[in-house]
Amino acid sequence: MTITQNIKIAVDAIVFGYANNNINVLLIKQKFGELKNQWALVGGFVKDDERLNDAVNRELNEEAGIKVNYLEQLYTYGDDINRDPRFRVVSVAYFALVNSTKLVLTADSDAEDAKWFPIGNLPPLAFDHREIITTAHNRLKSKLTYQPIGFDLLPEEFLFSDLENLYCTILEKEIDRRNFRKKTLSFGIIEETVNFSPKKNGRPAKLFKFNKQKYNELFKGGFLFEIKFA
Amino acid sequence: MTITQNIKIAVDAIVFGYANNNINVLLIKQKFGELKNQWALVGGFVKDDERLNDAVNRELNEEAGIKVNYLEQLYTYGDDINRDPRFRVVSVAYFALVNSTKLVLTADSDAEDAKWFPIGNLPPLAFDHREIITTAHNRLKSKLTYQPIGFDLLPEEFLFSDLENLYCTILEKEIDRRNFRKKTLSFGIIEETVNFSPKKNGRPAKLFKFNKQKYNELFKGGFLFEIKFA
DNA sequence: ACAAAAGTGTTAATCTTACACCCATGT
DNA sequence: ACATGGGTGTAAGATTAACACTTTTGT
Repeated sequence: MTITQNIKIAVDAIVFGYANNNINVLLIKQKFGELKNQWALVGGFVKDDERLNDAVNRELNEEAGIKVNYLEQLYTYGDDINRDPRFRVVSVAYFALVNSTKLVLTADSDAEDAKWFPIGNLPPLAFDHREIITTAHNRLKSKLTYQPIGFDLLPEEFLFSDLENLYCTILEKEIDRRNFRKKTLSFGIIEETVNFSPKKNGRPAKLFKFNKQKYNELFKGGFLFEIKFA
Repeated sequence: MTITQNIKIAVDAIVFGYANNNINVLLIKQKFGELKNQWALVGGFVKDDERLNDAVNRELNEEAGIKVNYLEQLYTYGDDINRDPRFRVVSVAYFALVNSTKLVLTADSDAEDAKWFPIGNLPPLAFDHREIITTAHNRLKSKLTYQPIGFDLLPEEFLFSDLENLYCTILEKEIDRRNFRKKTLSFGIIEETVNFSPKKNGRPAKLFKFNKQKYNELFKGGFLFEIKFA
């Protein structure tokens, strides 16, 4: 049985980072082809002997020199036959998060043309990448409420106010500080450290840490993380 | 820029049907190749000029002569390079539901080798199809609690007790009839019809109908369907 | 009259929301 | 002493959970 098929498989990564009350998306500038100088998602073709997830990690490393904290498959784009003007490409898009200590892109490899853009201020994008980012953004917003992925956008140790601001920013909602704190602490998956923030203004704030192991245990026991606010 | 790549793209469909307090999965018997006579999911290779979702619908029609009530992309399987022993295949799996009036497979097309199997009693399966079905089954269980997809497994008009049994069966939980009815009716998306069930035993029961249009309106306004029970 | 499944309300417990003042530091 | 952001408790309201008897039909 022989199959002739002329479709190429690519992977693309939507990488989100959080800084200064802003969600940022990692983009790279196309260097070749018809779409030269347009901005696009990190991505590329899958090698014959390469797993899909290895392909994404490889591209992230080659094109932006970055290692992500969280990676999951998002959606496979293959319904628009002409999404790539050159030939038919089906792209498996991955949703990724990096914590804010990695927001400075190191200039090694091809990374010079990689840049963070605030989600509210994206440049014109190649292919259907704008649409893909919208899907990823929706995933971010909804997933934040039922999985503890916010911690993958923050440094190892963080201020409670940072966590709160992250939720406010991404969900575009006002949050009551007391209720938020009560709720999130009640899960028992966030721990106080002995450290304090190096702040200029106001009362010094304790630094907190997400206990992932504890979360995993609770999760196995049926516990569901959930943050919802009117 | 030329890309050489030797990976084929296929689609597979996990179709669930509900009957007699049982979830059933649609499988077909392989006719050719090394895996001849093994059971497998409906699926096949994508044509060069065919959208992914068109490919699934075509395969569903060709191999089982069935039209589904609900279809969504599930996951793309491409991390196991040898999942198909012949050559590398990346498969986009789709999650589908049919309502119980369609559980009798018409014998047209290739459908003679298509059969429903209770999820608790599957035959040995080709490729990684067992694993794919597990993922789909999990999606069914979780989605049932936050989207009104249960109605796609029932006939147009159904008994409240059928709906309740469907939830009990799929979620593997006891449900309080009064609380369940109160909650689901409170959404205002289920309507009483004038018809009654043709039952042998007990008090005749009203037939109900899901008002999809109403749900869509509410959904746009921010309403979230949610059925959770301890 | 009895078997079988449908239909229906109330109460306690829990969770969610709304809301305002004091605290610790730097300048 | 004041400006800045951190930290905390309580009460009303809404939602969920637990629970048992009556109704309508066929036999």
